[in-house]
Amino acid sequence: MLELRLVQGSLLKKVLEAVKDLVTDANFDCSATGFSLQAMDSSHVALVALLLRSEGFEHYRCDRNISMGMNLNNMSKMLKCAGNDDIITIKGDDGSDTVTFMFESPNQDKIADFEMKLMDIDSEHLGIPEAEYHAIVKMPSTEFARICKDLSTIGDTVVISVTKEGVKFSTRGDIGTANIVCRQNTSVDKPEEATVIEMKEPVSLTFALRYMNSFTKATPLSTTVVISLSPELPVVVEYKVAEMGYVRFYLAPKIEDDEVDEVVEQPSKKSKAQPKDEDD
Amino acid sequence: MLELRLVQGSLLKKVLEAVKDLVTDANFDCSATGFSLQAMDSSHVALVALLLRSEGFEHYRCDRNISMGMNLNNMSKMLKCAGNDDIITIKGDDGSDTVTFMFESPNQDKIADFEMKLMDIDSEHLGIPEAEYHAIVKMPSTEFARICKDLSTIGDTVVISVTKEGVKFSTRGDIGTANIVCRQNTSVDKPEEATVIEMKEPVSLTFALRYMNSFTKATPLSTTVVISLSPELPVVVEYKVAEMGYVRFYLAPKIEDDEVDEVVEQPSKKSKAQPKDEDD
DNA sequence: CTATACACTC
DNA sequence: GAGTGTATAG
Repeated sequence: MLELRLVQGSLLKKVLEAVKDLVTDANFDCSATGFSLQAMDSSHVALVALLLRSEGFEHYRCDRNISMGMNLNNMSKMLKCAGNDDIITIKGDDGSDTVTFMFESPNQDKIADFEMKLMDIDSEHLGIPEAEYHAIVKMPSTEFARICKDLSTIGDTVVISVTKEGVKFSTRGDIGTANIVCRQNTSVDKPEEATVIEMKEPVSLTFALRYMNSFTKATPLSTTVVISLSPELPVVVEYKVAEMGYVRFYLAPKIEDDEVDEVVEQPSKKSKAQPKDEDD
Repeated sequence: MLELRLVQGSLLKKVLEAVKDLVTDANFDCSATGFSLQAMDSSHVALVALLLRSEGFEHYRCDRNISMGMNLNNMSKMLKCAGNDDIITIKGDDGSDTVTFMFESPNQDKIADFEMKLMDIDSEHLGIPEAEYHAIVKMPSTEFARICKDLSTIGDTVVISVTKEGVKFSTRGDIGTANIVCRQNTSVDKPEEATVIEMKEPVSLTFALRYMNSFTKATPLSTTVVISLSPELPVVVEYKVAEMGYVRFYLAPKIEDDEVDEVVEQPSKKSKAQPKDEDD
């Protein structure tokens, strides 16, 4: 038996908007720890990891670990039927092949329940090893989204270079080149407007902008984004989910040597990594 | 000779937005009582009835009953040329095969007149018999619109069930099922936010969501909608036009017995009905 | 947060 | 015409 009551239902709506473009089907894993998901994108290049910790729910009952395969598009359709300040409850029964989403309006006048068929999805649950990162950049999520969108009008890939002074996003395309430098800047009015760079060593890596732009669908989840970089390792783009956990996107860097044009995206290494701070 | 001056011209604009998706051509009937229209939708499934009472006009002159056939799309095009706070005057001459719409800006700085060709439309003026309804639901029009829109992402038909406790909207589709229950609720800040159920007997009827969603185009006309239901009778979905009358939509229920899948929409009964309260 | 309006796109 | 996103007002 499973019953997860989330007062701030809009968080779940935003989580689905954040991942459904990248992943079509996925298993949601429910345990005492929380509600989580891990999946590769359909072209098997990027990886999404979601965690909503049990403490973040108003009521969290999960009698035993359970994995529920869902079509994220269909799930998103149903969640769109919830109001933004509705309370969302996820219900499941152990034997059942369905999951129920219940939406309660704040004043309790409207109660909706949506039942969705589950699906069998075989997912290799990938272990994501811990890793030390050469550089960790925290910046406003809207700024990062704007940069990725702007650069993708010029080129297909972005080179992210971090030095003590700042982080540089560069691209090159038919019509020209672009470089956007964000200086470290902690003296801002609000902490969420700060750009903070934690750097052990300079690092410069190349990524496909197409995926970066998918990742920025998570922008509404958090005012800030944390980007963790190390040579040879997949970048981690993390959006915190308020008081509950995170959505993390992993993407392997492109092999940059010898000016290889348009390498087909591929996970250049099997190694996956995880930002050092477990959360928050 | 015909001259109808409507100070709140935006009402006429909204009326046309409300019905033009459903009905392409229709006769407007003008009499001492008011300005009215009655027409089946193009697929002959739903019926629209409009009444704007003469008392609602600042000036109302109609020497003798007249029926003017108009293409609602063209009429809507012309009305879109009126400002939202323009005064609209409808003018016609007995012999003429045109109608003139005059738009006056509030400060009288701008006066426009649009002349539109009339058309010959043979319409059986359907008598709509009075009827007693088992249940009459009044609810916020935006909420009803939201429910119809949400449910149509899941299924094609909606089952509307009324009990003393509330009204339930249900659907079923490939990806799952949905039920939305709105409780009777009169203790709200504003009367237009109330959900009020007048019920003689419980009732449960099935309708095509496609038409319901067309009906909700009338939402801007009124903050509330009144839904009148009886077994075997067409549902009446009514939007009041402030101080003037109403737009009513009639739709026959689908035959629900034996789990008939996807019955082609058809007026299951010739009987049409009319909500008990003549207006207000 | 909702609603409205407007612009833009398909 | 419908939907999307944005902006802004309540």
